[in-house]
Formats: sequence, structure tokens, C-alpha cells
Amino acid sequence: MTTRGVTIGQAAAFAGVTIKTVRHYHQHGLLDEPHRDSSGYRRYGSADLLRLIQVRTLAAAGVPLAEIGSLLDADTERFAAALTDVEQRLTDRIADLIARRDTLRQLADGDRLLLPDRALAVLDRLTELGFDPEYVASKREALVLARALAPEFLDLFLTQLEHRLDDPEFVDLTKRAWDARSWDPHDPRIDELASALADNLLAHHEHLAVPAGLRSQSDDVIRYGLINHHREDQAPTWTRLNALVEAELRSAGVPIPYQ
Amino acid sequence: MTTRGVTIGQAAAFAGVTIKTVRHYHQHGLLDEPHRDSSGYRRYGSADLLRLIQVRTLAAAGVPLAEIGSLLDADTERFAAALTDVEQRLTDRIADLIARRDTLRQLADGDRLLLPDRALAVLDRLTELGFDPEYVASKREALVLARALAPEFLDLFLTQLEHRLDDPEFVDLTKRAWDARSWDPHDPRIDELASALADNLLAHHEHLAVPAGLRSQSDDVIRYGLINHHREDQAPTWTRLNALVEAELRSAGVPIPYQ
DNA sequence: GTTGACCCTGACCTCGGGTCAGGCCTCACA
DNA sequence: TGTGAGGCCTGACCCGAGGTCAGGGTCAAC
Repeated sequence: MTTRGVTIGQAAAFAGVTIKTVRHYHQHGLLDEPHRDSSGYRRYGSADLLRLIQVRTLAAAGVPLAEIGSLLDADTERFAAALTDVEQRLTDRIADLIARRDTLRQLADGDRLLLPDRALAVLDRLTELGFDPEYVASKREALVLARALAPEFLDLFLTQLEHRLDDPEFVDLTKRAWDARSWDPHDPRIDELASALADNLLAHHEHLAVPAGLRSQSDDVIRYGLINHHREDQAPTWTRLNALVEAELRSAGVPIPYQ
Repeated sequence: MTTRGVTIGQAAAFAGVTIKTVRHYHQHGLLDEPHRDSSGYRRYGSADLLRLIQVRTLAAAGVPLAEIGSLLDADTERFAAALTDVEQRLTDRIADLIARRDTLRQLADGDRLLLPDRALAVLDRLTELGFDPEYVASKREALVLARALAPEFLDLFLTQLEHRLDDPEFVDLTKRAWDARSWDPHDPRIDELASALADNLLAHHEHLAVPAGLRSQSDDVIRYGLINHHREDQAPTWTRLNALVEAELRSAGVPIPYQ
């Protein structure tokens, strides 16, 4: 009769795990150390193997190692209860992953990043109306920001945008404002443009409908600033233009938050 | 005009992540460090926030952080390709988790651990035949081992067991062998029992059908030993009894592997 | 002027193992 | 009877995606 029991490599192969994994289970107390042969090698008997298979089965089912020990040593009732608990957690994770995959599907639709169809239609309309692709890109970013920061107002923003695009005068003014990026911040045309923009906005009530909901709390003011002044920091002239417009609106009684 | 940009806490809250997560993204180059205010605090502008939202969206979809940087900086085509790849991986993980959950469901069916219905029927039959519950438990363990170590032979093992249980003489001898655990290993009754067992096995060809498939390769011999000698190490008398039976079978020409 | 909320960096912890280093043991073949 | 390949031993460090703790600075309000 030779030495009793199989070596760690054989045990691991039988159980379908690696040697390192078996030693890991020993270190964490999931498996008792088996006896050692004369050269110090671990030797696994059938009872050891049985336990290893049970541990591996639970681990493969996603049970955290820290729970497996008490689980296997518990009585049948608690064992069953714990298993349904683990199963519930697995179900949750599956639902979570499926939700992630759905998000990803939306992302994967070309460059139509993160935006609902209605927003994409507005962006397409901008292109049709002859806006600079860079301007369209900046609007797209602003809409992505709006969706993330104030999703409950996205539809209102879009309604406002749609109204504004229906007004040829506003379209024209906006194009000129966009071109103004490269002007000197103190170019007198900026003041003219600001006045024209403010007049247009004040003349069309529906062009100004949105901010009302976003003014109440401090966080909302921050969100408003981030969305409405996106990319402004890249063009000082634009900063000044917007400030002038906002000042005129304020003096006309429109409540525009300070950034 | 106060300091431009929001603090890290606000940015994190807007994006739905923790402050630590944002700093983690900085450390790993996914997000450029924003400018700092006079007291060294990070201040995030709308472009920083936009990037953070994009990173968080991809991370939430399960894209490894190490890939997100190049993904967001890549052109649209590679971006789309990478996204479908990520989606495939997600789908695989979902399928994997569902498989785990199914395994778990099987485990959760009471104490009927890891065994198919046919095996459970055999175990129930053992109880009906009046075997000691401990004996039934050891047989259950042996079947679990057999299923894990030699699944392709489990049905053959079960067939053999069923045949043996149909033979009242064999049932009787097995019960006596089980009782023999507590005897002295050199009790003369052990020799008698071994002879009777060997005679019974030799007289009924179908009681010996199984081992044939398991003898060829060295691994199979080990598996055979582990399954057939399970729990033997806990009762030296049993070890001797089995050795005697195997010796008689060998001298009768039955090829039993040495352990 | 103090309290509490927020921010800074840096170091260590998690989980389920993988990988490497350095050395001992066993087996098969010549 | 050597010798080379491969298996085993321990211990230490590594991964991802952050969490937690320690020790301190800053800011706004009361």
C-alpha cells in the first residue's frame, strides 16, 4: 500500500480548479488542511475531495467565499434559506447587467450619443439650417449635459429650441453670435447684437419659457449655468455677449440667475 | 463673478458617482485634472463634466477603465466597433450568471445536493430497506463524488447499485459489513463476511459490471479508489474487509485495480 | 471664534485568485 | 545511477474599481 490520497494537482484537476485556488481555500478556512506525506506534500482523501467539490460548486454559483464556510457547516434549513438569498442577489446582478447592455445599445447607435430621438431631430435641423458643424457639436454637448444634469427639463429645453428655430430672425442672430467668437470682445457690434438678441427674446414669450423651473434652488442655478454657458469659456467674446443679453433681460424684469 | 466651475463633490453628485471615483478617474488618466482655485480645490467646468458623464456612462456599462480613455478619444467607427465588442462581453457574462443561478436552483432543492433524481431514488430505497442513516449518508457522498469525478459512469454505478439492492442476500451482507465497522479488524467473522461477499458478487455477474470502464488509465484507477473506498479510512476494519474481498475477486480472475 | 461640511494627499484594504521566485521532491528514462 | 522534467512547497507581490482611514487645510454660517 503506497501513500494514501491524491496530490493537490490531482485534486484540483478533479474538481476543475487550479492548485492556487485550492491553497486559497485552505488559507481562508473553507477547506481543512489534509494530512501531509513524508515529503510534506498535501494528500487528499475522498472526504477532502467531497468538500472541495462542494466549495467549488458554491463558489462557481457566485457565493462569496466568506459565506461558503458557514453555509456548508449550517443545517439544512439555514442552508436552503441562504441559497435563496444568494439566488436573489444573482437575479439582481443579472437585471443590472441587462440594463447596462441596454444603455450600451443606445450608445452604440453611431455618434448619436446619449440623446433621444427628439434631440437628434433638433440637431439635424440645425445642420439643415446651415449652422456651422462646430456649433452643432457644441449644442449636442449642451444637450448631453442637460440630459445628465436636468433630465426633467430636457423636453422643455427642446421645445424652446424648436420654437427658436422656427423664427428666421432668431436663427440669423444666432449665426451672427456664433461668428462673433473671433471678434474682439469689445467690438461695438457685440453690443448691437446683444440688444437685437434681447429684443427678439423679449418679443417672443415662448423663446424664454424654460429657465423658470430651474431657478429655485442653488443646485439648479449651477446646473443652469453649466448647461447654458457650455463652451463659453473657450470664447471670451461670447462670454461678454451673453452677459450683455442677460443684463438686458434682467432689466426688463426677466429673472435670470447669476452664475 | 465668483470662482468658475463646480467643486468635485458637486461634479460627482451630478454625475452620480463618488468623489473618490472621480479622483480615481484622474489618477488613471481618463479625466484631465481641471484647474484649481486659490485654495487648491479642483474646479470643474462644463467640458470636464461632459467628459465625466461620458466616462461614467461607459464604466457603468461595464467597459474596463483601461479601455475607456482610448475609446472616447477614438473616431466614430472604432468607437462603434468597440461598443459592440463590449456588448458581446456583457451578453456572455449575463449568460454565465444565468447558468450559475440555475446551478444554484438545483442546489437549493433541500438536501438533495448535487444529485439527479435517479440517484435520489436509490438513496431513498436504501432508507426503506432499513439501512443505517449514516450508511445512506456515506453512499450519498460517494455518489456526489462519482458524479464529480466520473460523471460518464454515474449511470452504470446506479444500475449496479439497483441490481444489488434487488438481491436480499446482498442487502443482508452489506448491512452486516456496515455493522462490522465497530469490530476488531482481526475478528475472524471479518474473513467469513469477506468470503460471503465475494461469493455473492461472483455469483451475480451484474453486481460487478461497473469497474470495467474505469480501469484503463492511471487517473481512472485513482478515481475508482476514491469513489469505492470513500469513508473507508474512518474504519480500519472496513479497510481490511474490502481488501479481503478484492483479493478473493482478483484470485477469481476479476480485474480489480490496486489502489 | 467655533462648528460642521467640504476638500486635499497618501497609504492601506477589498475579492478571487494569478504570477513570480527560490528551493525541495519524485518519476521516468538512459 | 545519474539527470532532466515536472510537481510541490512557502511567501510575496499584482490585478480592477474603487472604499476607508488618517491627518490636515478651507469655507460658510452662526
